Amino acid sequence: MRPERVLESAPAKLGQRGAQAAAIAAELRREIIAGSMEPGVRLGQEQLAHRFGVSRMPVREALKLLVADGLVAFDPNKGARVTQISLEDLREIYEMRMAAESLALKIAIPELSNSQIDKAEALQDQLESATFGDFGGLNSRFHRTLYEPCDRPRLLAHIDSLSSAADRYLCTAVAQANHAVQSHKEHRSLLVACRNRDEETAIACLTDHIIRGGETLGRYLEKQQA
Amino acid sequence: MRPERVLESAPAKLGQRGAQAAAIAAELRREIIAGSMEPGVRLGQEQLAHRFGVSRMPVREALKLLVADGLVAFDPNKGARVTQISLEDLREIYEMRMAAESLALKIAIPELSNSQIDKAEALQDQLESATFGDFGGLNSRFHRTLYEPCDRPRLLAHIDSLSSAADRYLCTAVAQANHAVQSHKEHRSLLVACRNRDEETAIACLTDHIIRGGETLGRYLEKQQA
DNA sequence: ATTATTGAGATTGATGACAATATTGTAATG
DNA sequence: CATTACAATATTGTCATCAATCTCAATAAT
Repeated sequence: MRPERVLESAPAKLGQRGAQAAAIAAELRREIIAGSMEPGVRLGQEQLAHRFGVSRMPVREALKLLVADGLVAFDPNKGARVTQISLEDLREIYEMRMAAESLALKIAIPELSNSQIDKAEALQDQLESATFGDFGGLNSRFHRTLYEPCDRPRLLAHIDSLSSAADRYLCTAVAQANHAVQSHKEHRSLLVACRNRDEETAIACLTDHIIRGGETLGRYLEKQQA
Repeated sequence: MRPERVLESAPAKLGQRGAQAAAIAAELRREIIAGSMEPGVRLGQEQLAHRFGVSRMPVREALKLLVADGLVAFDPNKGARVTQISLEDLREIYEMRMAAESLALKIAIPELSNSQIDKAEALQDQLESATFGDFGGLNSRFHRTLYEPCDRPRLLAHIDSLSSAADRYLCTAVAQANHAVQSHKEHRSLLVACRNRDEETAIACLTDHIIRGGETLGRYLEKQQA
């Protein structure tokens, strides 16, 4: 048995008591999304426990959280693996995002305050000068800022989960400069529609934005797999 | 400390190894949905472990599963409680169901085989002569049968989760005979539209059905809370 | 040569014990 | 009498260990 990476790349010493599982899940999620944990990789509990310097229990709980996000698959008595990515899965995620996010935006727009739109715009500014690694997170936060006023906790949690799933695909393709440029344009249009409180246009923008993103990623993935 | 119900009301001896958590979750879900576990009730791990005759670990995993379904809320270091029910939550569930289920049906209809429609019709037959306790489960299965051909695992899992959440409200109101009668009519209309592979009509039926259901339940809950 | 079997090793699922945190009841003080 | 500080209790989070299951290679049989 070789030494492994014996210790924690964990950023902030794994939080307090009761937050270890969440911290481990966050770190693993980051790595899976970033692609450093490739699909199909086996996630041994003992191995992860050793790496993070904790027992197997918090690791198990962390894995459960990732299963809920669809980033990890779990066969009873057989262990956990990073889920495969596929065109079908990508398509499904984007279909669901479209349904969930257009619903959230529709409800949120009448409640949206100017300061919240400002906040979204500031995030978009950051996004346009961000590096690969930060793109996914900032992008999610941009969208979430616009949806938050809808005051629907279940729906927002669902959207977050889909965002995590989508980020896996996004990160592999965001290197394509044109994808980012196109995305930025669409975000700006969406912001304008929100400022006007123009529900119809805003939802049309969002729908197009998500469709287009899904298609771009799909093409990229297809090319990469071939 | 009083003896509690020392042992398992569990139906099928709690399955084999690795299925205990799922079995416990299923039993708790049943009780929460049926209303015998009232909202706000504290779910002590030790207590549940004692009651089911197992250790606390499978109980913890079961609680996690219920959290994912939104039936249980979990504060770190403070424990689990049955989530409150509310008009806002009911509304949110039905909004999400509408978005998710109309998407699933839209994709499924072109793939729907006659035998699958027959299966759904058979379930509807059962549903019309079912008792309160079976209503929720059969109702979910009826809907799921129509969606299954869409071949979208994430989406179907999401719909299942929403169904569980909706059943909590459904069970309190299904006693109203007129709700069931109305629901049956709508199911029949939906089946006709599916047989014709008439996507537009089918989705309109489904949307109306879900909206109407949500409104009926909302009125009932409002009345009951007052 | 191919397939079935079986046994060792590895890994997961579950248990009971310990440490940290929250809750509650009591007493002291204004 | 109300309020706050503190101690006792209860409950959760984690750990270390045991038991059951799976993997996989080596062996034997057809």
